[in-house]
Amino acid sequence: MKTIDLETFGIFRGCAGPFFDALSDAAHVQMHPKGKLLVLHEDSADRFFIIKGGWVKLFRETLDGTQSIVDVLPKGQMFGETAIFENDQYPYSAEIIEAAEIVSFPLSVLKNEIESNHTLALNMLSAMALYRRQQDREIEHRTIQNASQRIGCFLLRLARQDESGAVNIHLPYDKTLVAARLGMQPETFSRALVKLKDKTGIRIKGATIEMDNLDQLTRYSCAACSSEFPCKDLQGAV
Amino acid sequence: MKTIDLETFGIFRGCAGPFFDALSDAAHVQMHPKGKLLVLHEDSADRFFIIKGGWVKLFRETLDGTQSIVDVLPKGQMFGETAIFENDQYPYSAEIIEAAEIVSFPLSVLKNEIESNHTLALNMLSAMALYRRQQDREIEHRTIQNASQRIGCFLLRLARQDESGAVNIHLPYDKTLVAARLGMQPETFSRALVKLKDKTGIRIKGATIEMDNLDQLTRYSCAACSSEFPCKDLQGAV
DNA sequence: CGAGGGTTTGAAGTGCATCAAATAGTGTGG
DNA sequence: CCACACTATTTGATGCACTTCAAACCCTCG
Repeated sequence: MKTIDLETFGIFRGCAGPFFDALSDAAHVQMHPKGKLLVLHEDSADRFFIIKGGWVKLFRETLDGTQSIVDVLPKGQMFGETAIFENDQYPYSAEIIEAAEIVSFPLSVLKNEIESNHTLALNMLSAMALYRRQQDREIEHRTIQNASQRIGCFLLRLARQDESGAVNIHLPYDKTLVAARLGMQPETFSRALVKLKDKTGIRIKGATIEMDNLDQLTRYSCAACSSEFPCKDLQGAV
Repeated sequence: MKTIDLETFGIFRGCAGPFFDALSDAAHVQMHPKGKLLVLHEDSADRFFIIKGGWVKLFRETLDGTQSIVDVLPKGQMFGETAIFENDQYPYSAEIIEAAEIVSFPLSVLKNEIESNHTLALNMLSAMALYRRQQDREIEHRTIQNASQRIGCFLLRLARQDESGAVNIHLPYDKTLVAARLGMQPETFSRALVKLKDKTGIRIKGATIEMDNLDQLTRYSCAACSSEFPCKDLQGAV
């Protein structure tokens, strides 16, 4: 049963057929409705996941219910696999935020394989290093960027220029969730986005944002960042 | 030339003699004065470091000179080794903040070894996972803890109880640097520490802080954290 | 003793959060 | 296709936490 092309995932590059077979044989594909909690923080972990469609929110929360968003993942992303280094506990909760098709695999297969498969170990090291860069940047941004700059930086990471250099961005999920992802309140997000418009001349139409080029936005947001623009788009397994 | 017992480092556990020999043969030991910049962010990386004595500050900075502290490391810690996953560039600058004895080793030896040494790769994966937990926690704390709670959490990580359960903590470096490490201004640190004293009954005498037990501090700081106290002391390679 | 850095304190400003309410947008059933 | 219910978003008013600027204090070390 081939549910998904595992070889296209960076961390499985160069792995051999038997491993893929073992994974595929134990794969479960399932549709999950919005709001479904896939895994719980500190729960005993036995499977990891790949998102075939939809969106998933990773978060933790305190006893009083305050949430801290770890990340929001689109289709094509993998999550939960790092539990094998975390004492077999998930390091976050995962909630479906848009009806999603999720494939899951046993962590045990991964755990066994990594004991002997050096290529896989090196791939995972690269993935972890990539994630680490993301986290380092995140901490830095929350320290030295203001709300508008963080939004600008978020937009820059979404931006794909067309031939003319113009950019048309559609926010991938709710503004409320973007706000939480960036560590701010929805009200702050709304106001900071207006401020960003005033500062950089971007055009806002609901969830769509346009600009003629990235110069203004880059000048505004990247001023408060230690990385040179373009900061590599740090997409990777979480 | 055996400059340091490499086997005591978690990431080298189980590695073989020839590797240690290769490292030792190429090791440099050097004393560095306070203020010395050991490595520069995004500089081409060719060596990694172990701190035999003294303290080292890891940081990045923006064009206008604003610094973001990545970490402050005591003796026994290793740094710079992750450059092998970062395109051979250091992901931060490193400055000596207290006259330090530093041993350095060629990254090339590590890089070669990791290509074939599976144990080493697995050890590094564990180290990266540990660091990752630290970073995740750091982001969460900066999102949901206030200044006093972050200080309390910092103190808890330094705390070692004696037989009676009482705790006597000596700040390991300048309050100004602790403040920067926690992402706040020195003035804020000073005021927030007073507030923490009022809230928890800790006793402050200069750089020394005492308390009869950890209960009050835990109750105050860990309320705004998704981890259960005691959060494992996440010390590890950076 | 005196210079210099670290630390504290005070006063004022800024940015973000919070609370409250209005508005816009979306999906539902009739 | 409209009215309703519900959610997302925006706007306004206010408060609090942290920053900033300035000055005093304190400690240490030559």
